Amino acid sequence: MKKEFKIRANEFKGPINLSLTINSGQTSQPSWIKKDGYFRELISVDGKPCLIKITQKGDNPENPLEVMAQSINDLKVDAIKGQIMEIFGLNHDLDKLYDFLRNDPKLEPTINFCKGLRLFKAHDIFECLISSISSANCSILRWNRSIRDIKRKWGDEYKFSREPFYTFPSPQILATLPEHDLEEMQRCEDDLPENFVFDNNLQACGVGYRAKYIINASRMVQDEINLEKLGKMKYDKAFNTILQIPGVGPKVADCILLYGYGFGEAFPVDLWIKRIICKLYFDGEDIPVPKIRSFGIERFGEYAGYVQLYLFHYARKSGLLERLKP
DNA sequence: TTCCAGGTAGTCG
DNA sequence: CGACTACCTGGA
Repeated sequence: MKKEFKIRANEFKGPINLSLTINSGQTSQPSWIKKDGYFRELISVDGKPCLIKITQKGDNPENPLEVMAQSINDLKVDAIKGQIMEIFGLNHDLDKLYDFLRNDPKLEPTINFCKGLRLFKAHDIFECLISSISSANCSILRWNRSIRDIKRKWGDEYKFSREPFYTFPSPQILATLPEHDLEEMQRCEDDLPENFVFDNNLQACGVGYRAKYIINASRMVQDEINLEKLGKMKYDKAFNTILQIPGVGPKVADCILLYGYGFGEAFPVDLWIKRIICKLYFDGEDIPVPKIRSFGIERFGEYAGYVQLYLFHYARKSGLLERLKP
């Protein structure tokens, strides 16, 4: 099945800048690969794998999104479109957000730097959980590579043209993986060649000490925490529930709630957001991270997630981030 | 070579 | 509670 369609400006509220949204380094999903002018990713529509190619021509954030979809199943255009609206935050009313930002002199300048930047939602909640855990890592490049490796080694392969795409493996699969080389070796009873390379384990994907977290988190998702139910909880309850998962602290929890479930009131505070908030709102005073989080949640309310996204991108582009380096 | 970043979990008082 | 450090990996 192949479908092509457009999503026009009258179908979303306010501007969208597709490449900015995809490339703004929002955590919880490796960025979509651009090839032949189209961003590509294998997503799931009604539980069925579907390859999406999406582009926005020109640099006007009112321009329509052009979509090509391919699947071995017969999927309805409406279902695919609905999923894309969800992933790219097209249901968010950005004009209303900008009214909110204009009311705060510290936030007003972010608008021009971020026109059309939207929250980019994860397309798979379990993948979001695991990649958020591995994103507690110093380099986006590194955890991106880890997630890619995990998908290639243990996900299901789908080929629509020459290059293959992979789903993210299930909790059942990840829960039983060997943590590192040694464990993989110990599980092998057969005689292996002298120079056999043990790379069928989690640590071989470069996740470091997070391998243990990933395995235990997968076990927990299998038999203790229902990821579906989390999205239906109130934000506070969901936050406290998800904190019980190994490898999930306050920052990672907020990333999952924001990017995985779309809780706009989540305010993930990493080192950089902390520095930015201290500089803008506390005259450079060193405020502990938990205080920054409650400050953000109280002050920015339902827009906290967007404020975090806009502040970070603004700081990066305006040179503020560079000046905040210790 | 050694050092360091990044958030979480663990330990200590 | 707050302050501290170990954890891994790869880049400086």
